[in-house]
Amino acid sequence: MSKAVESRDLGEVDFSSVDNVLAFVRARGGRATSSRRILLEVLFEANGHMSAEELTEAVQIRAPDVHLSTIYRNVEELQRLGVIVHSHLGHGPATYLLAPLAHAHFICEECGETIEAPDELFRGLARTAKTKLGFTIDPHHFAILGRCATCTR
Amino acid sequence: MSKAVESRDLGEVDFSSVDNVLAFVRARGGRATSSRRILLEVLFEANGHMSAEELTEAVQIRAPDVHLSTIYRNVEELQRLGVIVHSHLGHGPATYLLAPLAHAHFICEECGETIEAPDELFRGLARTAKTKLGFTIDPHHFAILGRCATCTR
DNA sequence: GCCTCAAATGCGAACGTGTCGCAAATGGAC
DNA sequence: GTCCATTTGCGACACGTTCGCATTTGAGGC
Repeated sequence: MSKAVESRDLGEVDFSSVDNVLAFVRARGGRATSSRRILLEVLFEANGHMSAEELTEAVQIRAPDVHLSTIYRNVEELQRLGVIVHSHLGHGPATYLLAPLAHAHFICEECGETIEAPDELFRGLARTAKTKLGFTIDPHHFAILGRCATCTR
Repeated sequence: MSKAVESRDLGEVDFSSVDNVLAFVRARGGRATSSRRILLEVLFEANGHMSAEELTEAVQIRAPDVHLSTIYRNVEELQRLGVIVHSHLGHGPATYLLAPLAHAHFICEECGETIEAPDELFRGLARTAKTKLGFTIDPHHFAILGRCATCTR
């Protein structure tokens, strides 16, 4: 069921299948528990960001006893290992995503529309922040607010 | 006590004194209550962002009965009127600031250092987001995460 | 100065998101 | 199969913020 994730290179993690990710987790001293496997399956199948609550609901379809706190602990651990990342889109809950799929966001303050932004838009800012402030930006973590084309008019 | 705020033009609000801001609030149907006056005084005197809790503590020095929820309702109203803005610096509480003083932030994920960024750093991104996506960015609302000069090494 | 009434306030309770402590269960190395 | 550290379920808690409601207060008209 899990579709493979396009293999951008991200350190040592092989994202070609859930099994490979779990092998990586095991290699780092973690365990391939069933809740972790299902969580990863859900993330591989999802075509976007999911909040902890959404993840829990999706996981509970296959394993009803998996608790919200287990989801939180698993996303924390998987983030520590670099398998997934979270980002903040507007004011709601954090949303989680497989690390190789991370990207930046523009969100319209008026209508709430979320635009996924290609990284090259940030090249210039990345360069100036680096040269002027010595700062290396990670544009993925927090969305950038503003007004979309429709709401600007 | 309140020092004047440099008068960048922001619509019709005159930021030259607390009284003038209160006059604007009254002109828009709001009331110049004492808690509102003190809140504005605190913000005029502050030399940076303040969380709702910090605002409450500062206001309570002059008016001990002002409740946290009153602060929240006042910052909400003052934001609606364009007098103040809030921004999210990292994961903690929102911080409030007089609107003409708004600026962008870079925050180091490792050491937490906050760098206030001049708007011209965002000119390029603003232009490309506009032409490529029709999106008008407001770079002030959410901080941009990354790694500061010291932590990059 | 006083009336009036909507706007604003104090207070506590509730909310949404996320974290923690603890005893029980379980993965996996041997 | 044994064993032990890791993980889990569960409820309780923490934090930042919002809400309901009865009371107070600002300010426009008299």
